[in-house]
Amino acid sequence: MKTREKILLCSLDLFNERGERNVTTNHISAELAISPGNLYYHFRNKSDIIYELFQQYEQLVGYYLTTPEDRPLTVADMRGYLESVFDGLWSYRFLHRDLEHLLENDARLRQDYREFTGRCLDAINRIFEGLAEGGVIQSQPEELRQAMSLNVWLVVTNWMAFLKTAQGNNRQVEITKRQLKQGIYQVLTLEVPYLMPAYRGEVLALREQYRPELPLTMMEPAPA
Amino acid sequence: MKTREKILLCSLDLFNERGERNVTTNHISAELAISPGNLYYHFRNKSDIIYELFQQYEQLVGYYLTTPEDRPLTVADMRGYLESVFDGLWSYRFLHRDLEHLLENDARLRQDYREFTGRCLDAINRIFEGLAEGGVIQSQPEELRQAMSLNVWLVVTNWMAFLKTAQGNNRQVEITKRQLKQGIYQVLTLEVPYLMPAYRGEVLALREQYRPELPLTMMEPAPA
DNA sequence: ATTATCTATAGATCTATAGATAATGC
DNA sequence: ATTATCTATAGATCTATAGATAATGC
Repeated sequence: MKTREKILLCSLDLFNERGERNVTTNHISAELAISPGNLYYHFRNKSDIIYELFQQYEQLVGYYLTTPEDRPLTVADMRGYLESVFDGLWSYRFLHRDLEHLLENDARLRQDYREFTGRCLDAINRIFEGLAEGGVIQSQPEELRQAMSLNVWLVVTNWMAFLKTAQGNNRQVEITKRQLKQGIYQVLTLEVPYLMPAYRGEVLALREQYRPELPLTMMEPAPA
Repeated sequence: MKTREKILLCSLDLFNERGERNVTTNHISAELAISPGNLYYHFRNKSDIIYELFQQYEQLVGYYLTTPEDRPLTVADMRGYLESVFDGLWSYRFLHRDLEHLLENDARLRQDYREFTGRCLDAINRIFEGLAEGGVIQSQPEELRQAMSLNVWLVVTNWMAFLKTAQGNNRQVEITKRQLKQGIYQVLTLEVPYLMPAYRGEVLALREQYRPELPLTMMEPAPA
């Protein structure tokens, strides 16, 4: 593998594990056992590495969120969207963590991310339309549907942050991919009141599969 | 005013305006025109300043979220909760921005924030119960209500971050308090399907007052 | 006497580059 | 010849403290 590729992979790993803020170019080169100078030969700076990782993420999620033009959507489709989007979120989870700071320092990223958000919201909107056509959920007025899509986006993109902060005392508690996917439970909660009778049972059963194991007991004060 | 108080106020201002990450103890002392040594005489480090600001925030929100024991809740109560919570969020908006990093580096804060989240979720839950008793929204099974409360929490605490990232190209665009309160529109969107006919019109009218002016056009690519 | 403040600085990073050297591709 | 890599380092911060000095409260 080319050094350039290695730098990207290693950076992604370190960013995801420790957070972008806690990973310097020194850490990356040390982890790869190359010199800092070598890293700077391949990338102008840390921002450039991040920007390239973002582009990968953007492409991945864009691919996941394409909707078929020729047919309505099924419950299985919906599940597929949720599973794959949370997979993508997991793989690039560092991005949504220090996002504000990243955007602050990179105009390209700021612009691209804004457009990315717009495309994702449109896609969520189309998915709701498709599910309504497929008889899974009630059809809603455009205005309400857009506000719902935005709520879905907020829940999806911030579930990880919630888990981290609500997690136990231990600093080193790693969130698992399985826990991340419990966000699907929360997203489906948003749909519950709109489910059509014919599919209500099926979707509720699907939702149950993602129910968090330790619901709100994790909020209790630590044992003395 | 005592220097200690000044340090807290000035830190809060700078953190809110520039983000905690971009504000060092040097910046704070420079802004106050005191020596760094003096700042360290009053606070052991930056974490201690942040912790004290968090405690103020915790107390403020705790006060806002108390529920009356002796009567059900009205639409006016609900509006009051939303307005005051978003006010608090505004005053200490830096906290939810770099939260993960703050928690990572301060065990006290980590523990306190976890319990704070638990209390807030309980309060939201009680508010939903109160509104159901008051005939404003349908009563829901405990499980659904808890999941709904968590979604409310996610929308409330992350609306600010969304605004920042979705905001225009300019790095210096400051979010206004008014825009922050458009988050109320999103929270009320969560309640729409559960509204009882008797209050449906009233709540929908309330919601309209918070509708964002520039809905999704802000997502469009920048003009060429 | 105690409390508050300042000056000066050590020590720890981090970023990013210059310049030398090694490896590779014609 | 070009591409890749390393060594060494300048310059910029930031944190946190030691030690001196000033201000205040009995």
